[in-house]
Amino acid sequence: MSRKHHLAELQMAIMQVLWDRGQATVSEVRESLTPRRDLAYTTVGTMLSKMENNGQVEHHSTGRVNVYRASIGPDQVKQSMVSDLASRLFEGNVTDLVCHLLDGCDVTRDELAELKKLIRQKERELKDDK
Amino acid sequence: MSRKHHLAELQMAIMQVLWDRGQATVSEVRESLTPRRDLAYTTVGTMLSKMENNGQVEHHSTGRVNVYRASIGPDQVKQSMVSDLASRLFEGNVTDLVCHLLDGCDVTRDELAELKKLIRQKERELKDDK
DNA sequence: AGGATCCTACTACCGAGGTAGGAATCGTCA
DNA sequence: TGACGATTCCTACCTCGGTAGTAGGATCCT
Repeated sequence: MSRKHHLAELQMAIMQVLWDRGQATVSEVRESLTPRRDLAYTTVGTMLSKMENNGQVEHHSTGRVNVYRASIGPDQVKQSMVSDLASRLFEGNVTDLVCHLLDGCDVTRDELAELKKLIRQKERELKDDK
Repeated sequence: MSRKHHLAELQMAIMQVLWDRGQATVSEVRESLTPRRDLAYTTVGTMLSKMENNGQVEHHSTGRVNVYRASIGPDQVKQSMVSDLASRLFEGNVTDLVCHLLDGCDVTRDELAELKKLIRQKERELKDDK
């Protein structure tokens, strides 16, 4: 399992729309994308059907209109992309990744606090599993 | 600056070799890649010169032989790829990313401890900058 | 009914990553 | 000197993301 759910730029944007709305027609997707991206109607349509080929989305026809929805969840994708990056860049070493993350982005005090909470929680989980 | 230092699969592997050895000829790169990848000599050469076009590596000729070395550092690349992913997947929210990271990979107690230390250190830095 | 609209399906094209073959070149060794 | 092996350079090809045009069917407006 755990296929290579790798999504490129535009594909990611489209999935986001689909996840947000549950389902959408081509024009709805297109609307949601503008004005960040000003794409031709056909561009979105084409991308969607390519993505259907890849198993990332699926559609059913309502009357004349194709309604698309995501066939994989956001967590699935995010998780696989993150751990993919982790293994590609840091041989799976999580700490290293976070280290670069903290240096690269501007982290706020709040986020740090959030992180600490997360770690504590994870520690508890580890103890429980044992 | 800080351009999109995005590296694909093979490119990453090649860079890794270059970073490890400082510099290398085409055949040295090729050797280091096998047996994980069994590539033709020319494949590596082609990739290298494409990468030179992208400004990722540079070469100088010693006698007949081209010696390549990376023109960007590992930290530069890693940092830009990580923060790129963060912004693409989580609108820059670091906590979210780490959250998925912890769920997706198997984290050890040691790594968690390491993480906590990292965060504490980062907190200190934030205070100092202020 | 006739035109304007909307939509899908099909086709095309570009650039980049990835892969490799062939030709030309040069150093070396028998 | 001539064959051999290592190397570079050029070209080609495939796949995929991204972008869009065209054709033709359905729908709607008046």
